[in-house]
Amino acid sequence: MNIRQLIDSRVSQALTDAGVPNDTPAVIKPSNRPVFGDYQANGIMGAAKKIKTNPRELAAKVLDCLVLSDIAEKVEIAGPGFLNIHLKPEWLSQQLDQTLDSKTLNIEQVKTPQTIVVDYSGPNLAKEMHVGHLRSTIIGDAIVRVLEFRGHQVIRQNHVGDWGTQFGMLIAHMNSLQSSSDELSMKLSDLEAFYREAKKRFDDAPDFAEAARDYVVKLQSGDPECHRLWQQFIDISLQHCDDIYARLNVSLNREHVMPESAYNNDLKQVITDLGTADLLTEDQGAKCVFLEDFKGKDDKILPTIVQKSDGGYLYATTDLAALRYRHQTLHANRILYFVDARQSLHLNQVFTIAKKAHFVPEATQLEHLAFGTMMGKDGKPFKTRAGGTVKLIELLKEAEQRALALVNQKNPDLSEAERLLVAQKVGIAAVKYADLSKNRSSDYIFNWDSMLSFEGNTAPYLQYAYARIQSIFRKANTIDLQAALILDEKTEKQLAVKLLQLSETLETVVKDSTPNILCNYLFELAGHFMSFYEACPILKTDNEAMRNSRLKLAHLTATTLKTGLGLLGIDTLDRM
RNA sequence: GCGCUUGUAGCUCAGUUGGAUAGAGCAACGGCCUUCUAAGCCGUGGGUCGCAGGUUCGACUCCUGCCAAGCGCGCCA
Repeated sequence: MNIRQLIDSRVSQALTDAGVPNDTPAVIKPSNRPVFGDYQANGIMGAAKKIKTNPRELAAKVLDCLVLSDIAEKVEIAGPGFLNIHLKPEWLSQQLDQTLDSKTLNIEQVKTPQTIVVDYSGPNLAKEMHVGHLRSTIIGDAIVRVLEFRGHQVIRQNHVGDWGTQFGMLIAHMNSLQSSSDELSMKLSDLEAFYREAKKRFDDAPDFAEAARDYVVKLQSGDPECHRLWQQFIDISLQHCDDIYARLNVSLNREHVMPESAYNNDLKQVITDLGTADLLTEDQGAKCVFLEDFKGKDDKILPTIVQKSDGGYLYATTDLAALRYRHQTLHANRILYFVDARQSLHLNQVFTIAKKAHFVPEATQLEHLAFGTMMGKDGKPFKTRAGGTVKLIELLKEAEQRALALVNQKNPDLSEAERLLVAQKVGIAAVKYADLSKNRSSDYIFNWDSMLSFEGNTAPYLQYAYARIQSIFRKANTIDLQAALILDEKTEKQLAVKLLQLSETLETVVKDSTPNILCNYLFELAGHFMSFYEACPILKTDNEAMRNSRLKLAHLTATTLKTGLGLLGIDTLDRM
């Protein structure tokens, strides 16, 4: 059940019956102030303009045609022609009872499920994951969970970078350490250091650089020994990723890995097919696609190079092969890319070429969900003190440590084991939520103090709200979920309405791939609960019916919080 | 030069197809723990929504121009 949709269909019908053209939107929104009721219809003014009539008069006409008495206790005309809708407490109770009985919280599955390919995380396996991979990984994962919850078929694709010139250097370095394999495996436990060593040798020693280039050629020509070393490196690197995903509570695993190298055999064919589609131009020895849609300096058309003059392929070629695979083999209706905003031009070029070459049909939705860079407190890209990239694993460890210090201070009575668990859950949640709760498109400032201050719109605040409810249940012993809901107090009714708005929230999240909308909802829900909690005694009331009703509201809040946080990939705790 | 993104309170950010008095949190100030977890609640102060025009009953939102910041623009990914 989706309140906004329900009211929308009723008001739209009334608009039609009042003589307004069919396609006029009713514009239903939650009211921005309590005096304006629970929902408001804003579409009448626009409709009045369209048919050149007085908006107040049209509002009266629409109100006459409007059938809403089953869900609303009062609908009134206000201001220049708003309809303010006050929902019936009995109807709210009835809907909440249905929520309680439903596995999906009274939220219907989508009528036409899509096959949605989601491309996210995509680390470069030559190095360890660093903070630059965080946003794609957690935003993508949250959206994946929401899409699945709504009933779509989601195919995760972790397009990891496992190919390219840098692997020649790494293999050469591995090979020179072969003599003592203990040393090799030890060194590979810190991939970042391993990469630096290899890079240093590549830059400093011409012999080594020569060998590295030979290895690239060998690797590409399928040399078995070289391939074995490469595979060994890739396995270790993927293991590092798996560890991070597990620690981050991200749903990616090996099954979702579809590396760049998987497309190697198709690259030649991609070029051939681009030629057949008459899109290919040779320029200075390189094979390019020139598209009118993309112009650069002096209005000159920008090329997308798909094959270098030395015959090598580029990431545009691989991305085209991947798009084709996602259409032909995975049968995607919609493909989402959670990729850094800086790749916007590249992806737009690839999308356009793929459609022109008929690698994917026109109807397939291709979306680049761009996000900004993670900045430090100073507004510059987030780095270590020494100016290096911050390893993701180090960041997560620090989050847990900082959270532990806080738990020790806030709740020293918990056992050590429990404090460690709380620190782990809260620390990770804080990092994830700080990112998820912000608008995707802008750069975002990473600040330990604000995310772990545990005040305001943060994960710990939401987890705390949940833990508080669990504490009530421990003291209550039994809850009667059959009890009638009584929504007399203002805070009770507001909480009830909020509880029922998860559905319309998820509708928006799915449409725009914006997890911050869900964060915002959960923050408001928790806020409404806190107000209710302060205003309405639950266990302290003598009135048995009221106690049961309030316990039930608390139960519904807990369930909704847990579900919502779960969709963000954030765990709840019974105690903190 | 061209393109993309961003510009809202001292700071970090919301603001959903144009709607009523632009909202939170932090920071500041003032209240609330013998009472269900004070990681909380209630309240006060704080705004030229980058600037200037335009569209209209109505603009933070749409259009145009300008200013500022970040990023991208041929053989890395």
